[in-house]
Order: sequence, then structure tokens, then C-alpha cells
Amino acid sequence: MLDIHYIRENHKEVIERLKVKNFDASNLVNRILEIDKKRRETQNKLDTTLSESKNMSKEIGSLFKEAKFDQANELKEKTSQLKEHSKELSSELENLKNEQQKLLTELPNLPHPSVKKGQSDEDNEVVEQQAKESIFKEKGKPHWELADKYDVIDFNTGSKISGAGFPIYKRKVARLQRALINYFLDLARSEGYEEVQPPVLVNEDSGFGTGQLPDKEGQMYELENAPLYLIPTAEVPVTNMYRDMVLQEKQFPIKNVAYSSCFRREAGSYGKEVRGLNRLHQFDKVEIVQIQHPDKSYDTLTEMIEYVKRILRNLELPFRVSRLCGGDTSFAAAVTYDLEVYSKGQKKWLEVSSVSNFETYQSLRMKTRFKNREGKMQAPHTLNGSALALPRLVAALMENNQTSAGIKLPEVIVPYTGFDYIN
RNA sequence: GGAGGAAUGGCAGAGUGGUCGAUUGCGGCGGUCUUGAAAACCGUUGUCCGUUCCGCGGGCCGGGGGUUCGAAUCCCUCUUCCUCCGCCA
Repeated sequence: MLDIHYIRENHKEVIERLKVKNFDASNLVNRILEIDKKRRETQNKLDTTLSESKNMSKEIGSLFKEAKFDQANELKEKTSQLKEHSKELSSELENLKNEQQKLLTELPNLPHPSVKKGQSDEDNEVVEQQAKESIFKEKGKPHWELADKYDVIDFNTGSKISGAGFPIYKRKVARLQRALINYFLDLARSEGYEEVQPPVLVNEDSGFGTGQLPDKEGQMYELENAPLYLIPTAEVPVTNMYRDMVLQEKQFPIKNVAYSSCFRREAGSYGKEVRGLNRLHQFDKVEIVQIQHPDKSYDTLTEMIEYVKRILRNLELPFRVSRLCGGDTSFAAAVTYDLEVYSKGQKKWLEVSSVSNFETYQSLRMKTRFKNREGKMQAPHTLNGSALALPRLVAALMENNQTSAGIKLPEVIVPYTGFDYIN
């Protein structure tokens, strides 16, 4: 959520910058300013009215003490009028506040100045590519064929018991996933991230706090007999741990890592994009979250991207880093970097991590604050990134490491799996 | 699921209808003292909204609603926590 004070002062800039996200904010911003003005006027009227009736009440109190009952009763009658008036004003104020809040939540976060205008993932800027040219020429089978060959992923049985997009990992791939999760958690812990195990069901306030709600037709599954949502990422519960909190500056950076299953509706996805492990309704992910002082959040963003790159290098995977264009950057993010690995069986780049800085967008929604050096309340910046999401990573590991003896695992994971080939 | 108890400022803990945004202690911040620190002493210390920004007005005692001229205090309701019973991985 954007700060109303900021919009009030910089409405032209807000409209201009949101164009980068292909969002025409002019009507919305104008309505917000209009309502804001009305709201403040109403607040003023209400305050004056309440002040008057408050003073009268005090007077009545002292009149009673002095046993001047006639005068007291006379005043009592006067207050009833004020009361009526203040009731009207406060319900009016309530409506205006709600309306303003609703409109504010419809505004996306402002994109960082580095973000370029663009429509889709085709307009994303590759900022770094670390893949040997030779890999693009190599041949390989797609992972779904390898999964059959080694009998390690069962898509059909998953479909039977749940539906499309719910595979069953078996045998050595099941064990590989468990190993990867442990490896990622250990690595994050050694980098100072505190491990947490969050709920996978969250309430509406949490969904709102990180920006998934109020869009109910979006990515989250909603329960029918309880007001809860299945998390699409551990970002939601982990970031919301700090909702409605006043933090201390010396706590920064707050670093958490969490493993969780993630659930996504992925409505509208179809075709080859969803083949195999490419797009699932349920998958496992290790997520890193940081809460940082606004002055330092972009250093933190770089540090988080470097951290993910390090994992990919350790796993010996060819990767590239892109900065998403405005059109591809999510509603709540100021800037997002995607990390993709090249998967030679499908001959394409697979997104395995997405690292974002939300600046104050989430903290303003969540009412997360800290007291700064001047003693004033300030909104911190929130950041998160996948480190890493498993299915596409497993797909890439399978496709890129095919040998006649089976799929050879990178050395770094062998101590965790206890085996070095999937065969 | 059933029965009872509780929820007050960063924390602890007073306050049961009238100047209470709230006694007090701890903690925090500033100062005195000290070579420095501790102790002691003095002062200060919630947040949000509005404003003609010195200052002033209003809201907030778990959330919402009600009674009253007036509510932290009385009533209703919801949530959370604690104790006991039941069930249970």
C-alpha cells in the first residue's frame, strides 16, 4: 500500500511511475485525493463536535456536584443534539475511511527507477548470464521422459488422487527433494537466517498483509468451511509474523528462512507450459525473507541475489539473472529479479527463484513499523526470495546431468542424499 | 466439544461510572557525579488522525456493538490466552 501522505504530495509522480507497470492510475489517484480531502474535512467537523460535547459533560458533572440540578438537566438536553450530529459525522467519516482504504489497496507498488516498461516476460532484461555456450547445443531428454525411465515421478497416480499438477515423487527423486530441502536450510542457517516452520494455512489478514488478497480470484486456494487460505509461498506466513509490530532498528536485518509446501491455483495455465514439473498446484520451496532498514534494503537485495547465485553455482547449473520489466513485476513488488536455470532437455530457461524488494508496500499494509533514530515511527522494507523452489530445479538437475550410468548428482548434494546417481 | 477465569502503555501491575491517556515499578532516552563504567539522584518516555504545525483538538485500556450527559470501569458479542473435563497424532 502506498502512503496517503506521499500520494497527496506527489500525485503526478505516482501516476507517471505506475505507467511503467502499464497501470493507468490517474482516475484512481484523483478519486483518492478527493475522498482524502472530504475525509479530513469531516474529521475536523467531528472533532469540533466531540470537543463541545465533552466539555458539556464535564460541566454537567460539576453542576451535579454543586447540586445545581436544573442547570444540569438543561445542559443535558443540549448534548442530545450534539450527539445526533456526531453520530452522523462519525458514520460518514467511517464510510470515507473505508472507501479511501479500499481505493488505496487497488494501487500497485511503485516500480523502482531501474525497472523498464514492458508487457511480458519477453521484455525482461537479462542482467547476467552464466551458462557455457556449449550447453545450448547439447541434446537431452525432457525430465518427464527421464522420470518414466527411472520410475521416479508418477504424474498419473497423482492425477488420480488429487488432480493434474499434483505429482508423486518416488524413490530417489523423493529422497533427492528431501536432501535439497535440508541442504538449502543448512546453507541459509549458516548465512544467519533463522529457521522457522510456518503454518501453511493463513487467515485473511495475512493474505492482505503481503498483497495476495483482496484479489480472491488470484493464486490462492480458499477453504470452504473455515476462513483460511492455503499459502502460495512461505513469504505469506513468514512476513506476516511481523504484522502489527513495532520493531527496533537494532534488530535489522531480520532474516528468516522457511521450508514449506506451496499451493497455487494457477488458473488459466495450459499447454506445454504446464508439462511435467513446470507448473504445479503443489510444490516445495525454501524461502528467505528479510526485513531491513530502508537505507540498506537495496544492498540486501543484492546480497540475496548473490546468495541464490551461489546455490546455483554449487549445484553446477547454468543460470541467468533477469530484472523483470514493469508489466511482469508483481502488484506488490518494487523490483524483482528472476533466476533461471537452463534445462537442456526442454531447451529452455526455467525460473527457479524470484527475489524481490517490496520496499514499504507490505509493511504499510501490515502496519509493521520501527522507531528510527529521531524517535519517529517509520515503515521498514521487506524482501524475499526463493532459495530455492524444488520442482523446476529437480527437472533441470535431471535434464542437465544425463549420463549412460544414470543421472549424476552434483557433488555438494551427495552427502545429503547418500547416493550420487539416479538410476 | 463442555465448564470456569483472564486480556490495561516495551514489560510487570494498579485502577469498578465523572478532569484517567490512565498511580507505581522495571526497562528506554537525556543529564548530574566519575579517568571510564556501575550505583545513586534529577528529568523525560505510548500511538493514530486532523490542524492556522508555538501549540491546539479528537480517537485509542484485545476487536466490534450498546447503556449513559459522561465508560478502562456497566451490558451484549467476537477473538485470543490460562485452568479443568472430554477427544486425540
